[in-house]
Amino acid sequence: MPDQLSEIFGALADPTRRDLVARLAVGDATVGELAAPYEISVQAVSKHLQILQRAGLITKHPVAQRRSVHLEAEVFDLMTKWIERYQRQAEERYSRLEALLARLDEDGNVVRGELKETS
Amino acid sequence: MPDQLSEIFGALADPTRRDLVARLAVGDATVGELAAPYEISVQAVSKHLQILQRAGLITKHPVAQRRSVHLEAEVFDLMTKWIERYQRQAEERYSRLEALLARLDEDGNVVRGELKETS
DNA sequence: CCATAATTCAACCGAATGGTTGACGACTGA
DNA sequence: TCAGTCGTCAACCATTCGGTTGAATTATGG
Repeated sequence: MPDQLSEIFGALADPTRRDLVARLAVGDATVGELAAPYEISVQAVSKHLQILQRAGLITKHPVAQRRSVHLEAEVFDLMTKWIERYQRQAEERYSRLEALLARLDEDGNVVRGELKETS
Repeated sequence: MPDQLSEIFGALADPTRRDLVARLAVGDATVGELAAPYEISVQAVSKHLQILQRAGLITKHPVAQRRSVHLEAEVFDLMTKWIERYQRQAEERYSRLEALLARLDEDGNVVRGELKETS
């Protein structure tokens, strides 16, 4: 559970939380301001913000008795890096398959099994 | 709940599921092969795969009595698009702030309030 | 200095999650 | 054909999650 990527993906798995991130992308806001548009209680929004904070997606800075909430865009990099890795790998594998099929088409030989268990 | 992005982020919020995706990026595999490395039951892995499937991250293709599991890399695009949008917005806002501070530094005038409530 | 506003803490609730074990269905292949 | 393998379905359990309401905390500003 104390794994950064899980926290980040988990945080963004909720529509309300993604919405809050969208709102914060246009600019900082207080908890109250963030809660206003929703029908749910301000406490519920506060909980959502805590989850976003635990994931490192936001920070809170006290301004008088209010807390100014700020989006930390750098954390997105962790996600995109993870995603890109497997996206790239899968694409590479796909083009290897393409090449294989091309070769198969050339000489009409069965090469099946070549992609199996690359370990 | 029946929202594609939530399903995708939710699916990847679990370390085991991210691990399965990593494994599938190197090549297709059967459910049994995928389950083997884990201490949890094959039923549990089967459940994980159902969740990945519901999110559109994988597809299963029957081969004899086995099911070959295949990673669908295209779905990653939905995520990256969502992420990039707010990453970009936040960065733009940041550079606007930079510019503001620069101007403030120039003529020593207080311009505060300019970034507030862009709506 | 104290009433009020902004936020969080705490206890609780129903639903969803990740896991278990056991039984079932489908399809091979000897 | 039919014994055996592969995978899923079903029921159950403990924990987490998203929400509630109510009380506590913190800091202002009149």
